[in-house]
Amino acid sequence: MSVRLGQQDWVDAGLRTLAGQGIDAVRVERLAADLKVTKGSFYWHFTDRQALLVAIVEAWKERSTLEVIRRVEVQGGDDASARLWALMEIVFASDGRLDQQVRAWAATDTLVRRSRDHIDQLRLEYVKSHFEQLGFSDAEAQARARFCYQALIGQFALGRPVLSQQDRAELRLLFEMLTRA
Amino acid sequence: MSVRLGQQDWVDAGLRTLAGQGIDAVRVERLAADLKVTKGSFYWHFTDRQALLVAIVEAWKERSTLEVIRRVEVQGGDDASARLWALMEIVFASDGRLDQQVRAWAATDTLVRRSRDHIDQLRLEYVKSHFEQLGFSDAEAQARARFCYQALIGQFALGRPVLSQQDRAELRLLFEMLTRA
DNA sequence: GATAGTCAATACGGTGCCGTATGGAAAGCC
DNA sequence: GGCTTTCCATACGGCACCGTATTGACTATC
Repeated sequence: MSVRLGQQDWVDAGLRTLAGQGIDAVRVERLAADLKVTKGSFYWHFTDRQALLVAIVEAWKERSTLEVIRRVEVQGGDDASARLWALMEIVFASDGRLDQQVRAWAATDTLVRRSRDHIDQLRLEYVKSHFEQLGFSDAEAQARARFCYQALIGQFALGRPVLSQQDRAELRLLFEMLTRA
Repeated sequence: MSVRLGQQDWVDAGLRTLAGQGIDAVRVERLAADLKVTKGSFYWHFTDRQALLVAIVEAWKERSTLEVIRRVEVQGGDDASARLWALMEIVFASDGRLDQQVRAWAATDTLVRRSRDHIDQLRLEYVKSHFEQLGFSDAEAQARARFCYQALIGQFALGRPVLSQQDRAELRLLFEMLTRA
């Protein structure tokens, strides 16, 4: 709770609101109320609301993917199979609300749509690389990566918050189905 | 283009806007402009905006699932395998924008969240029944149905409009993976 | 301690939307 | 033809939000 705010504080607040209530709830005066200031502060840090929205998308791009990949590279094991399992365990247990709201937002904003497409491409390539290392052909790896990724995004959209014990067992089944020749 | 409007016309217009731009774009005065009338008409058919929103969720519940099941029962073949493939071909080629926006909406509306959960349960049971008929155990059928369903919802969220030829090939791969013991 | 730079509060006009009140037009009924 | 019912137009007050202008307060620098 520092006394003065920076751009980052507004972006963080925006990301929180976006994740919980969608992009339309991201309003200058509401964020100001959340941050216990007035919008006089906001218009010091940003030219207008649109500038904040752009910064929010950029922040999502930065954080949504790179951080996960970094964690997997550290936490994951040696072989591709272990790393893929580590990846699935991490992402399927993560909070997908921000991701979901960004996707809903993309329906009305071409800039967001482009960012989403770009991020999806990145993530898919990353997942696909694991299947390729497991010996699958390009087409097979592509298909399996897509199903794996779609199942993840689908889980986000279903609104299941966390992984229960049963969910973990089902996830293991999914992993085995995907990695079986 | 009948001269007079009924509740259904407003609900249809609402569903269109919801699918394309999200629930927040579903505003009384905008729909009135779309329908070439004034909101004087709206408040004849509905007590307030909330009443329209409730009607929209109900319409989604009605149409989103029952119609598909009906089509599959007619169009699908005799055995469970053929019917499952028919189901997948139909739903993976369908427009998922409405479904996606309903899910985003569910984040801020408990009524919508309950409806979504209910529909998801219904659909999952329906898919699961096919895997059970294919001889899978309860747990196996549950897991495979969920994976299949999540992959569908995930595809909706990815914003892919239609099935390309390559997509169809990948979908066939998914089907075979899911139905293989 | 004066000065410049940084951040926030206040006040304002403008816009889009909600819901209401009221009047009017068209269609069905007697 | 009157009368009622159904549907729509118009006009209004209120609210939430946007962006601007202006002033105030705090911090750093010299």
